Amino acid sequence: MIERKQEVRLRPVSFGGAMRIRRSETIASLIQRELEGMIISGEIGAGDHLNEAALSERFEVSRGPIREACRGLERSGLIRIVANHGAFVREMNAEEALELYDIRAALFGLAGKLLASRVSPLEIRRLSALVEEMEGTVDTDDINAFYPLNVEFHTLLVKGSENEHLINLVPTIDKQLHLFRRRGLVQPGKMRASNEEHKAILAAVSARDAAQAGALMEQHILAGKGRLLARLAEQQGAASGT
Amino acid sequence: MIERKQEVRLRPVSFGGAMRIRRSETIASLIQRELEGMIISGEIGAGDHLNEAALSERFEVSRGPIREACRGLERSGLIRIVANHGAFVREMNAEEALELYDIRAALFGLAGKLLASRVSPLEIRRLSALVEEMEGTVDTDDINAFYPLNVEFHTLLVKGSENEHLINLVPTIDKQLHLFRRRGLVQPGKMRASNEEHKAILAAVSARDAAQAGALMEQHILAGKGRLLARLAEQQGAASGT
DNA sequence: ATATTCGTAATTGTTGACAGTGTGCGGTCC
DNA sequence: GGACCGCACACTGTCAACAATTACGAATAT
Repeated sequence: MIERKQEVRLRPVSFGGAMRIRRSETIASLIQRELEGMIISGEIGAGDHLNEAALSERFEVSRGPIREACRGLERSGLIRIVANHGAFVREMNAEEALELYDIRAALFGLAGKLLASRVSPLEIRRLSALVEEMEGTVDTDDINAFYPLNVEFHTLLVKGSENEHLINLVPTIDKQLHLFRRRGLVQPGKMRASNEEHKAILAAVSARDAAQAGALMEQHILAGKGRLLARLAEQQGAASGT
Repeated sequence: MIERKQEVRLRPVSFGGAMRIRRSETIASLIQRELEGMIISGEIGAGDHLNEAALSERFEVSRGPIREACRGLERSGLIRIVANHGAFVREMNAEEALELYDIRAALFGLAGKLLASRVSPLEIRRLSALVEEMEGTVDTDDINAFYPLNVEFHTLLVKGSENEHLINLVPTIDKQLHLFRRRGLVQPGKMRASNEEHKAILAAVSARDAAQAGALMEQHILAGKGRLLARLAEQQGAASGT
């Protein structure tokens, strides 16, 4: 009997082994994060069916934690669960993505208002530094450097709102948008225009002009929606033209 | 052994029995809705611990479905789950409620813009009818009649946006706000003012003035936030004065 | 040949038992 | 008397087996 216990200790490490170390996190939550990464990265494609038994075997855990992880993933909007049919990676069409852009714009507008009304000198300095860094990447047309800075800038803007619910909600929307397009829609040619908008936002925030900051941030996101629309029209035109 | 199987068949009906009839819905989802009702109605109070074993016994199901229902409830923001400690009905303080009001206002602003840009004559008629009905309840100062009409009016405004994500998101926020205050914050004396705002919104929507409709709907919610703030200040004043 | 039905396989839903974690109480040592 | 240690209890986390549902394909009838 004791030997059997040792067998358990020696069983293939994977997730079961990780749990021996830190019990503060549950296996289900670890798997949830793992699956989330696989979905965001595209390793599991849109519409794919998540087979509980297969995942259970892959992660070397029973189906219980898998099921709980899926329920959590449904919360993020990354999968949808149909009774007696299981979990499917959500398919995001253009229409849905445009809807999410509208919501994202409204939330960023709110973030802008809140941020401008309570921004600290430190935050202004950090935002300024990011805008300057981005300006450098614009000059060298280095979109791979621009992208993470852009994400950090936006994250900082939302965090600065100090509205915890907003800070939680925005990434949820963002993850869902990632389902539609892998990478951001910042095209090489649009980097300069984008950073000009950043400068305007920074100016309004620094001036503590809540209304202006909110309006600019909303427009900034809607500009992204516009670029998506343009791309879609372009693709459709190219498709029907061929 | 066979007898034991029969025992299972003959066990008290409850949820297990309901499932025999309609298998389209899972036990977990039924329990989730049941628990949601208990939380919203206040039968389970804020901060209360949801004991899995106790619930399992009460609903006469095993702990599996209970756990899944809880994971779903966490999604609605009605409970929070702490590893190795279980599920607790979320405690909503004033600060959090005010945060949610801001988000609700931003989302209603978006709803207003979208609604005004695509409203149909039928929708205008239905909204008008509601405003008129509410006017009647204002005259008789009948808040119990006013309340459901007010809810329906707001629901219709959001549905009219035709943004599915928005239509799903707003009730989630609303449920969380219910955790803070059982009933809406419409006070008897404020019914008339509230319906005046409804009239202005209706006018802007009818005129298909998106910007105006958005601004008015945002203000309408923020007015509710203002009333909450006033009440809180009042209570605090009364408390410190005593 | 096509549509329908039945049976089997695959998959999800549910269960009860077991393992691990956190808490509180009683005993012991200083 | 007070602080610390350990043990027992209650609870959540995980597992493997069983039940129910759905999907697929072959066989049959039209």
